[in-house]
Amino acid sequence: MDESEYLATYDARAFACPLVCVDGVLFTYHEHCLKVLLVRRSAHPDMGRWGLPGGFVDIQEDRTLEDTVLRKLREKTGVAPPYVEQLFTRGNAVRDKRGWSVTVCYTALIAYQECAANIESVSDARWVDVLVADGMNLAFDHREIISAARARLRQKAQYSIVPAYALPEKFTLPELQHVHEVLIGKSLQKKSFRRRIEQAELLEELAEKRSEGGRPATLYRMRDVAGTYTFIRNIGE
Amino acid sequence: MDESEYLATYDARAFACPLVCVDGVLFTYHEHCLKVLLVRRSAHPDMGRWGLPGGFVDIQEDRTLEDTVLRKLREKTGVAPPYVEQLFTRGNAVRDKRGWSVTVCYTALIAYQECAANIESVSDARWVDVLVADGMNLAFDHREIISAARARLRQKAQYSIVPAYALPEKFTLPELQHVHEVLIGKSLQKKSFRRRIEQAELLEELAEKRSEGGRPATLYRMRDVAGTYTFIRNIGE
DNA sequence: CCAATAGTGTCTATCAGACATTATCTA
DNA sequence: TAGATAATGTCTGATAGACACTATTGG
Repeated sequence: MDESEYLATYDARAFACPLVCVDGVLFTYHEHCLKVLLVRRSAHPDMGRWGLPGGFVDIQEDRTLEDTVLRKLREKTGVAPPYVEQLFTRGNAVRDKRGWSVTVCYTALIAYQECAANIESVSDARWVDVLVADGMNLAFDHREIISAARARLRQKAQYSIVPAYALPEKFTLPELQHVHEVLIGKSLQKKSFRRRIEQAELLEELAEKRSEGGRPATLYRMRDVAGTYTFIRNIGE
Repeated sequence: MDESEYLATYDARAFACPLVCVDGVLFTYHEHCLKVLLVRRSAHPDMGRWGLPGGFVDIQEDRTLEDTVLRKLREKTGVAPPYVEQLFTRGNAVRDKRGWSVTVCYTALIAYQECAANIESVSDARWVDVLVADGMNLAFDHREIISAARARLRQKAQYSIVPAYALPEKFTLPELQHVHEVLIGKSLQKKSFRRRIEQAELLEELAEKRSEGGRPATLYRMRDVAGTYTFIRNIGE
């Protein structure tokens, strides 16, 4: 039998295969806290519980796994987040009561304002403080997945400015520093923080300033390279 | 309908699902080169081509995805590698001619001696220099997967001593340094290399030495913590 | 003026890079 | 002794930490 014959007669359903779904851990920064997007499950299993936005791959609709996670996030937020990165994949016989299941997990970041209107208008999706989420009884293994996403993002806060994607397009350095501080879990030296960002030329200084009770802070915007830049030395250790 | 009713009547095959397989990128270090384990495909599709060890998840046999990759690697090498880490997951409609497919990829490291006998005894598995593999026409998207695994391992060589898992239990510092040099693609200062490993107390110095034409080199063994330790500053930048 | 927040100056500590020097083996 | 490889000494440079200082706003 040659390959074309083999393919013509191949039946993908002949062998039992795991269920394949995708989950998105979408973070934002709002009111000095890191928040994660949770949705209330409207179907079995774990109906009524809160969990991560996600669902099965639709092999008709989606061309890639990224398509799936973007589709799921857009359903809840109305937009595509500016930062989406694969976290890891978990697959085992027990995580889903329906049977052997695999979930490909993504970490995503977005500005709060970018989708606040969409989320406030629906009752089945909510921003939840990560500290609160950590104490909730979430669906499946979603609590562990959120923990792992936070841990990874914490690492990134030490050697990149990826967390800037959790802020609006224009932001101040003290704001960005505070996002990093919340992620890392300790306060940072503002001098060190500014110095490395300036030296790597990661941000574009804007003419505008923003006042917050004291001296107005300069607004910045990320340069194109900023999302992929990694420092050779960690901050906050 | 309550959850138990739902689960009792749930049919996992009712919805078309991607094929789920696992691929392992097993590296070793031998004769001053980084090698990757390739196997010759004995079945369609891409029959006859070389590719990564891997295959479908067996939902009867495997409890987790790690079980699957370990099973596949053991089939080819006879042993379980001391280092296995998930790399990423690729899933799309086109990578496998049989249809929408997802592959969960793992990077693994092992000492050459650990499985040389097993691999030499079979003709369908072979260690291939990564530079050679990069020029081969491999099955599926396996060439890209190997590239990504190398890139990730290269990063790890800069801030950890994970590459030590590609060596036997006992090894010398110049040996380890050379593995890092091959991965990073440039020579390193031996003083810098030794200094950071000594300071972090990652290795246990053994009484034995090994001679290689000049002054004998001290043998070392990894401490338990050494595999997870990360330096706060990169080497070789 | 004071309080608050933004931003700078400058010293120190740590650690990688560079490279000369010493140590220990074999032929 | 010469050649080879292992290991150390020591200086320099880059960059994070610490913290005092100045700058710019509102009240």
